[in-house]
Amino acid sequence: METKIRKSRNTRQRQIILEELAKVKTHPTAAELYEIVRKKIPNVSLGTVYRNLEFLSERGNILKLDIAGKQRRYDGCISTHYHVRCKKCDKVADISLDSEIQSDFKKIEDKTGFKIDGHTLEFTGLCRNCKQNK
Amino acid sequence: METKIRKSRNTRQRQIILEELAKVKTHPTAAELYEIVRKKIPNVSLGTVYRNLEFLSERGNILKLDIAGKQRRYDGCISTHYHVRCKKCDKVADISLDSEIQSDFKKIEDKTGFKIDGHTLEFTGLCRNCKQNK
DNA sequence: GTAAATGCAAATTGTTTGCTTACTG
DNA sequence: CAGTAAGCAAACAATTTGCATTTAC
Repeated sequence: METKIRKSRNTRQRQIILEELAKVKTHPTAAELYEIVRKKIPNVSLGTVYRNLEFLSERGNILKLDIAGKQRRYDGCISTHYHVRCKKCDKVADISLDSEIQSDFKKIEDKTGFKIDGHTLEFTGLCRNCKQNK
Repeated sequence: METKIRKSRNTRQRQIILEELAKVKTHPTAAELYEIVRKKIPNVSLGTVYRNLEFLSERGNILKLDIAGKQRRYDGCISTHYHVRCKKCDKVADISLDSEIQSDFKKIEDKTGFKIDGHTLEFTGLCRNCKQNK
């Protein structure tokens, strides 16, 4: 039941990955972030990017977005917010929404027997660009 | 702008895939459904299952659940409802919830410029079983 | 008869892992 | 210096695709 204590090190790679993810407003895939990080550390490896994204999300520093179908995306902003995803170009944008969803937790726990600890809400549609070219 | 008209055929495979998916209350992955369908059509191929699930979801007969991270799941029930997913065993259950989310569509369209056509809401946590063995 | 759909296998894509070397604390 | 993390490449897993054959209409 005890939390595993892990001695972690602050490597240049880890720092830059976190930094760069925080900078971008988009929600990059591992490969996209890899390209960004490569500009600072040319010989960084994709594996390192994956490993650090996993590490950082476990640690709660970033968010792993398992919502979009094809590829996983990552979000440097960890406060509660929701997403809109374009079905055509797959881009993801943030939205804030003061909804009553939080208060439904208890209701759902009672109904389902689950211990609820989070939720994701995703709207889908076509973004400004894609709805024109459609 | 015209809808592409597609001549489709009612193959035994397609029928059974649709039927069996409608029967199960779970939200099977392609591989799981493949095993189920194999009981009726022993030499069906996994590729056919994938192709038909794609076809049927494009046609609106079933739902493709792109919500869970690891593997895609499919849902035979297409009326609006939401999901709870266990983070440990990855099982997905339905919940009904009369929420105000629908009414937020317009608001989001205005704010984001997206043309919204759907949404998914997923709660995550531990199911009855997993929360004990944890 | 024709073209849509199947079965099979190979190809792709995204992600993880094993292992040796490098570097943080 | 101890052991975490990097780099690289190979392995894996899920899904897609190419092609010859079958089958629905």
